[in-house]
Amino acid sequence: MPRARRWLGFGSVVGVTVPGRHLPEATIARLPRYLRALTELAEGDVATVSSESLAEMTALNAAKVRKDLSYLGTLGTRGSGYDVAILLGRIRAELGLTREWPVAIVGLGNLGRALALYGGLPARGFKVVALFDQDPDKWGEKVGGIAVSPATDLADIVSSSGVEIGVVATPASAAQGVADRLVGAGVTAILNFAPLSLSVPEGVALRHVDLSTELQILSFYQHQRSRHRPPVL
Amino acid sequence: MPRARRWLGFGSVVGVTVPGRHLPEATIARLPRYLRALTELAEGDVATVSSESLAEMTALNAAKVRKDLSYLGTLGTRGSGYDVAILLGRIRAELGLTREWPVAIVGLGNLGRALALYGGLPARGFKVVALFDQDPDKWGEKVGGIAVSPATDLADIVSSSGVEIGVVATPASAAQGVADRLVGAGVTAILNFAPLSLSVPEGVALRHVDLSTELQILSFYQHQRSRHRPPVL
DNA sequence: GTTTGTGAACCACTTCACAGCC
DNA sequence: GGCTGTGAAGTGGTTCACAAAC
Repeated sequence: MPRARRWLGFGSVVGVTVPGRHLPEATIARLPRYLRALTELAEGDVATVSSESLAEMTALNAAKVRKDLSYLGTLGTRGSGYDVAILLGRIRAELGLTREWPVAIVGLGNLGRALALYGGLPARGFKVVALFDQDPDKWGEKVGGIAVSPATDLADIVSSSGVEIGVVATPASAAQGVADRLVGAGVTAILNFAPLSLSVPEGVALRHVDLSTELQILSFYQHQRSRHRPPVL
Repeated sequence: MPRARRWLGFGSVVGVTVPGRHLPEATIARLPRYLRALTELAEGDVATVSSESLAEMTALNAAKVRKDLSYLGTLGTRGSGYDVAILLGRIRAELGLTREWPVAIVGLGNLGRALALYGGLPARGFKVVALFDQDPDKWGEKVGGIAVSPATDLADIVSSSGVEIGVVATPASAAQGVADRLVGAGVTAILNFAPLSLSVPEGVALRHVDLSTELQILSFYQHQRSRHRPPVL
């Protein structure tokens, strides 16, 4: 089996101040949590924060916070903690949130609609610029100010509008076809809400959010609780 | 720091055929994927399946599939594979899906509504039995056949209807209060869609789904791609 | 021949614990 | 004295590779 190696990143290319490279995936997945906490602190005009209190806000532990942040460089000050504004900027930069990302949503059922109308996206630098559905009744309808287009126009619109991130909110049966079309149109990151495992070419980033899966995991712990000892998580 | 130990489960209590205990958490989180694949196979009247093809369907690898399934007991047959029906039953049982779980959803904004109307839940044994919102305009309104109740009635309704799993779909500002009330009413598993880290007493299972977080992770990889080498995931 | 089940090796991530700096 | 940054130790999870079973 080929087993493509994941990340491979490393230090800077000649003199750019990119510090400790190869962020562990687990760390990457936590950066948004730090971001949230820091945003809150910044809004409350808190100037500095210790790893201890950041840990509390994010429900992590201080050692993990320090280790994670140390991958981004030497950002703290011993004795006093981290400067909120600096850390915020550094994490934003690391996550690529200094620019706006145009996003396309495919599938305007209840979920797709909810996503299209979700105010948290624009607030965080994601701009929904295109909506698609295969149902002719929906074409032209505006959701959150954006008109719904036929799924057949996906390739044209996506490539012309520079969308690189696609959200799949179709039923399972349509999802793989949609993913293929998104990839064909140049999308290189997909967030999948359909209840199946999509397959995408290597090089396309893929994340999967599934309500039923989450509930089933909770169900496991509930069930466990009733059988043996109280679990946690 | 106390650091409560997680799971602690072990073998059977006197002669019951509970095989290899202490499922790794990572395995638990994958059981729903196997379940999905097996359900599909069963619907197509496929009688047996190899770890290899199950791996393909779930986008995992065969070794992981076998290791995971081996925790559930000796379910396969060397030379021919796994019996779909048996495996399906075993995973359902492990996940506690042989009963129906009543679920309450708190917060009927766009997302809460979408969740309440999502057909995938009843299909998988989760029954939405109560809806709550703090907006008086919504009280009495029926969503998916269930009337929306005032959030103040939460404790009464939840405890009387036997809800053990709660879904938080409120804005961030209300979420912690809602979680506290759910826990107070006896809920021991919470699925949180609000964009903040909830804190719950030890012993309450908690999972967090956050759209913005997912997009930010994708943003990281996109950004990375533009800076260095093509990543994957 | 095919495919499972599983020790052993490997790797990623977490936590500890303390030196180093403010 | 307080708090970060980080090697080292510990833990959990994945992959390998092969003997055992059909």
